[in-house]
Amino acid sequence: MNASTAQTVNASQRIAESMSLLREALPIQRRVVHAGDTLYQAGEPFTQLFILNSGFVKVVNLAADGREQVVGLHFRGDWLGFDGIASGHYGCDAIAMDTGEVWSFRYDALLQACAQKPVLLTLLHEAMSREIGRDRDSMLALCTLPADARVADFLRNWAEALAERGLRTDQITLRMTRAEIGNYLGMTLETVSRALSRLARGDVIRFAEKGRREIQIPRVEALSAFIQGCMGGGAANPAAVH
Amino acid sequence: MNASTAQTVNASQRIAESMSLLREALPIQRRVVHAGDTLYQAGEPFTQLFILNSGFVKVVNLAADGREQVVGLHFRGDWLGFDGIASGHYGCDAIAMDTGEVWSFRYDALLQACAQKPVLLTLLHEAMSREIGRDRDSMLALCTLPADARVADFLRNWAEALAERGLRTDQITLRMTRAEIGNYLGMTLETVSRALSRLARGDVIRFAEKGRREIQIPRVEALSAFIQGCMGGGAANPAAVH
DNA sequence: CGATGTGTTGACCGGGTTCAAACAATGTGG
DNA sequence: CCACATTGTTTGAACCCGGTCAACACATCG
Repeated sequence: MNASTAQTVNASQRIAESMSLLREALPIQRRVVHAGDTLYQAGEPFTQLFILNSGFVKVVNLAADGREQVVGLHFRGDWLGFDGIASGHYGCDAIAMDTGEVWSFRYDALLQACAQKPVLLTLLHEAMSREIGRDRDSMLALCTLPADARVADFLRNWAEALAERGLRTDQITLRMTRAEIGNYLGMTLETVSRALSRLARGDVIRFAEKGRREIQIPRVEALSAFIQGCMGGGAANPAAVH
Repeated sequence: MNASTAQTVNASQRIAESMSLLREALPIQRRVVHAGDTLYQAGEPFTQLFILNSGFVKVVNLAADGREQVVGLHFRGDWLGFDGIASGHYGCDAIAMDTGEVWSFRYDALLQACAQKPVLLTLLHEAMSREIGRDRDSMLALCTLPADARVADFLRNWAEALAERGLRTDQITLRMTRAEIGNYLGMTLETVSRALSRLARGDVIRFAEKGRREIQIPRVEALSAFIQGCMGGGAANPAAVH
């Protein structure tokens, strides 16, 4: 077992242990959600934090003038609702993209439980810290990668998220439309479609026989190589064989 | 006194009270930094959190392949170092852009102090929450605003940051080069320069007599109007008189 | 079946990058 | 003090990536 696999196992175990810790320490409300359901909405008074036990959720930030932007994608083990702590109101909409189970609990109850079990506080802080780090990585990608590389980076992050949770990474089912992916990545749906086509043409990804939402990733490293090839390098070949 | 001013005073007081609370509850290390000094670097073991007592700091995220990106700008009262909590290592470089005083303290010491004074924990969580909210607003701006509007938004945010700290907002001194601003906003230095020129041509901003780093903002609302004018509207006039 | 939502691909255009030149501000050493 | 180098800023001109508009392909579903 290599280091990467070991880390994968650790991440998966970390999530499982975090969730059982929470379950034991707190009164937790469970809710089954389906695609389109909202966990919370911008402007609602903040009282609860959320953790995904299963499923897949997008977080949408909405500007006063109507501009809206998918600013986060979340999977099993991810916390949601942090943005409400400071202002007392949630700052974004959280919308389920698939059937799943959401756990929620009162923030004040969590703080009380943390006084008894300091490890809970560690979990909370680590989750917030990871969120900050992810957001910064998103900004880096948005600002420094061309469109094709951004799509490749998106797929790689998705595959890594699955890997961390012990799921197979060679086949992923995008539960987002091209338009949603484009919004998340700061480009149009046409550009997403073209980027995916180019990735497929270079055999970095493959489309499953049925439907264009299922994507096979034979080698995740190929995605990284493609990203490098998109940039200054010029050496590597970003599927440039027309 | 209008609501906006009241909120401004509250924010300024909040910062001052936060800092005295911390100073009383914790052994705090103070350090005077000058432009170019690093508070911490990516990869260093995480032990401390930082708060700016004065000065101005940028946070730079560095990718493995060399891409780098300014992902945060911080002023008095802002916390730094959150990204190190989860992984045990700082994820970015924090670099002073101006002379200032940085307070730092051990994270474990803070947690111990939080057990005695729960209000400290509230401060910590609010700071992390605000950071997450700011990052998401940055993503929204990066993805949905054209270059000129992004520059205007940048100036507006800067002015608001000053206002929150009780400083005058009609004149700001950018301590960043056009290249640094461009990196932060995901555009080239030439585009930043042109955007500022257009803003000045539309009298939304004015350059101080000496040097192009000092910018006067007669009316902050004009920046918001300019941003609106840049977008779909077409109604409002984004300084379009050639 | 048509209707609707989604995805792909082409042609064209425009905002922003790239390349280049000139200018401004600030130092540095003779 | 001036000559000169260095760094930052502005502006122009050409190019190109990605957006826009449009047409078509496909799937699902009533």
